[in-house]
Amino acid sequence: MSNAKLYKGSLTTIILKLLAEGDKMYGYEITQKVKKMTQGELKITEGALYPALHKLEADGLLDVEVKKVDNRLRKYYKLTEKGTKESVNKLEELERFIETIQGIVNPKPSLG
Amino acid sequence: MSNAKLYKGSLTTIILKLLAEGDKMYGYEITQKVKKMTQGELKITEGALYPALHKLEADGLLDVEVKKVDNRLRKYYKLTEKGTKESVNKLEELERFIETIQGIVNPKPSLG
DNA sequence: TTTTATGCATAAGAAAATTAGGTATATTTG
DNA sequence: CAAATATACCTAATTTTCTTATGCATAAAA
Repeated sequence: MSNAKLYKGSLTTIILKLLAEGDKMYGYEITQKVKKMTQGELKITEGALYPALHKLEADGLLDVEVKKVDNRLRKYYKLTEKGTKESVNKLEELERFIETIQGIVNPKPSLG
Repeated sequence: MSNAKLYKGSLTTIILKLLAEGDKMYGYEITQKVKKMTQGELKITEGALYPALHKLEADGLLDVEVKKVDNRLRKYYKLTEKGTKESVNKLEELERFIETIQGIVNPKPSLG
C-alpha cells in the first residue's frame, strides 16, 4: 500500500472479493491484479498480504494448493464454503461503511 | 464504533470534517452528532475518540477551550489553520480510497 | 554481471482501534 | 426517594492490522 491510503481492515475484503470471482489466485498474482485494477494507485505490500492470507487460511476461509511453475513455488488460494459466505458479509460491510461515511462527509442538510 | 464497521484510520477524518463545518464541538457532542447523522449506524467509542482528540491537539490541528456548563466540564475543540488544511487533505484521501476500492469491488470489466 | 521480476516468508515496531474500567454531576423514572 | 440513565471527561491493557525492513531463491532482462 503506498499511493492511495488503504484503510486498515479493507485488505481482507479485497482478497475475498478477488477470490470470489471464481479463480484461484496466488499471493504475487493478487498484488499485481490490485495494482492493475487500481492503475497503480494501490500497492499491496507483501508484509501485509502474506500474514493476511495465512490468517484467512487458519480461519478456514481459504484452501491452499501448492504448485511448481517454472521451477518456482506458487501457493494457490481459493475460497472455502465458509470463505464464500464471509466474502458476501465483508462486501456488505464495506458497502455499508461507504454509505455511512458518505453520510458524514457529504451529508444531507436535514441530518447535519 | 459498533454497528457499522469503521475502517481504522477514518476516525480522524470524521472529526476533522465535523469541525470543518465551522462550529467548535466537544467530545460527547461529536459522538452524539455522528450517531444522529448515521441513524445510529456508527457509534464512536470514547476509548477511540478521546485519544484521537488529544493526538490532534498535540499535532497542532486542534485548539481547546474548556468551559463549565451546568456544573459539568466541556472541552471545546476547533480547527487551527493547520487543522483546516489537514481536513482538506484527509477528505481527499478518503474520497480517493473510496474510488479506489470501488474499482476493485465493483470493477469495470476491462480492468478486471 | 548486475539489476529487476517473480515468488515465498517473517520479525520488529507503529498506528489505531476495542474492551474495560474509573470519576463526577444532572436528570429521569419507578 | 432511590436507582437508573444521560452527560462529560479520562486512561490502561490488549488486539488488530498495518509498515518497514529484512531474508531466501530462481528467472529474465539490461
